[in-house]
Amino acid sequence: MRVVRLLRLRAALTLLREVPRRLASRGVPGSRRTQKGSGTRWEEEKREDGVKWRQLEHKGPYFAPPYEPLPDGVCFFYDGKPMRLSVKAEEVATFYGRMLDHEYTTKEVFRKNFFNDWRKEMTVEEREVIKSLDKCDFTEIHRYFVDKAAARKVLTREEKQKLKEEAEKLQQEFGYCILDGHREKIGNFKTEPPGLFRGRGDHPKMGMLKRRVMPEDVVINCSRDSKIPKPPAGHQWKEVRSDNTVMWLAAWTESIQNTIKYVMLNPCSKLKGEKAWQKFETARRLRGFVDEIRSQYQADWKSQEMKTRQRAVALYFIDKGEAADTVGCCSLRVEHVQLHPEADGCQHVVEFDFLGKDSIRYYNRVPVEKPVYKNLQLFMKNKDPQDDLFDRLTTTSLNKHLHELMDGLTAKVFRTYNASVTLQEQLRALTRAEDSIAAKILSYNRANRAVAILCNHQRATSSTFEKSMQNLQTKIQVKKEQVAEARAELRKARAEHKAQGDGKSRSVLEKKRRLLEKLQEQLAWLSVQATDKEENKQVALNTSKLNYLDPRISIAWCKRFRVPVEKIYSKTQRERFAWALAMGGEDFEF
DNA sequence: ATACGGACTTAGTACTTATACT
DNA sequence: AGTATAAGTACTAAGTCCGTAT
Repeated sequence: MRVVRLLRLRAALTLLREVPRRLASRGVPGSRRTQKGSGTRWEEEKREDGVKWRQLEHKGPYFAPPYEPLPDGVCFFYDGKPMRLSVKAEEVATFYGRMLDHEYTTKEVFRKNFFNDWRKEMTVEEREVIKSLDKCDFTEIHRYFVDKAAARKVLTREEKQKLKEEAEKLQQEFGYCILDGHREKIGNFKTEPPGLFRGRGDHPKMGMLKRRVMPEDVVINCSRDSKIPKPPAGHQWKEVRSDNTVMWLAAWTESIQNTIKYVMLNPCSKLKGEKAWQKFETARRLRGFVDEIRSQYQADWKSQEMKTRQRAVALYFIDKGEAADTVGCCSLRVEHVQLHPEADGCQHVVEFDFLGKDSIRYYNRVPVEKPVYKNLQLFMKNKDPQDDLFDRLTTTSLNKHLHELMDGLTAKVFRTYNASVTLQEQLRALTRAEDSIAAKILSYNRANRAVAILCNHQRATSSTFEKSMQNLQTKIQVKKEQVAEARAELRKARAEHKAQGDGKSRSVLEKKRRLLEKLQEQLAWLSVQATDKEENKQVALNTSKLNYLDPRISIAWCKRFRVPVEKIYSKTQRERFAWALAMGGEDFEF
């Protein structure tokens, strides 16, 4: 169902993309001089290559609060009998107990991993008794946490205010650092609390215990001459170092996959902003190379060398957005594609069906050029379903090739480029200057949506969707009736004025006219909302908005069409894109 | 050549806060 | 004032890509 819908939207998008592209003029790629200067924050002197800061000072991460044992009245039962657990075992039991109503706890892998790790936390005696998860009864524990959550909801205004102030105090103390003399916001200043690992898709490690992070696990990164953060009383840092070629302030190794987690700056920080800007400048630079690159890989479809052919087809997929990246593309297996000589009235159709990032399904049927089709037939010949489609291709060799085509070019750049170009084209095609603000916003969201569909950014239909749609429809109905009523009254007032011809009846007439206008406007806005909502059901806009769309495109559009930028970007989004807002640029072209 | 680890970006969902409604 | 819903933010898993070790 969802797939079919997305397919339809994709088809529509493909049509829209055929709109002839107006040749855009723009400044020197990558040049800062092309932007309007504004204030000092984005225009400080450059650091030498690879150096991220000269001064870095912070308080270290804020640690998750220690475990609070359950009150006496809350008990765990084994095989129907109450059982008092040791603190360590109890803590892990609460991780499971609070998830009891979650689907995870029905999954065999999750249960097995949890039980296995839980037993490691038990005392010898406990391990002797607790041998089967099926005999464990966590319901009291579960109820305890449900009640606790409910209690939080009904706090008085004052109590809530107090909690808010405490959070704010914490944010002020731990949530900022000093970087090269500027106070910058940190992204994640709290260590991740212990709990049960929730992998996405059918992750083999789901349910495993994610250990509590201790100061002894944490490496601190700060400048030598800064105030070195103090570890919590009675504890030590694993290490304190001063590496100004990296952006992280603290790091630790997590216990599930043995990978490093970092404390980094918030996206609104100058450093992150500069990186994002740089990213978009690289993508803009691709504009000047993309025609050449395309004709080159098309020529390579007929190369003598198998490796070159595979690379050329892979690159075509990356460019077309059928694969997000080199890794995804290079690891495409025979079982992920199906070839149809003819489908949906098109020739040479490739059907993709595979799980991408976060186990999100990518399904698409696309007509491809004949040589691509022929090549795929060749690549699939005499292979098992599990074999690599591009067996002669590695991520390293493909990326190396990309670097030769353009400095700084990677597969990711194509995504950014295609997303931003699509937004710009769509905005051009959809926006009408004479439209109301509401209609313009709908156009913007549609353009954004086109990109999100292109990038396969999906979301689960919210459980309350049907209900809230119903509510909206009811509102529209009510508004329609109000409009009808206002129209009738206007008619009456007009007749009255015609008969009387006096000032009083004229002012009544004016008032009725204004009322009708206002109601019609409200109705228009409501129906725009309804359309937007329906189209947005299973498409997530934020990922592309935050990561792939050059904000300068949106800002220029807002200025050109007199749409307040707050209608497009929320407060934090405006902070994240402060660098772009500072540049102004009504006539920015990507 | 390949594997692996480190650093940084991207991703969907869970949770919180603001706003609309009664 | 209290509640329902929408909007916005926080969280953390899962990617990419690079450099280095094997």
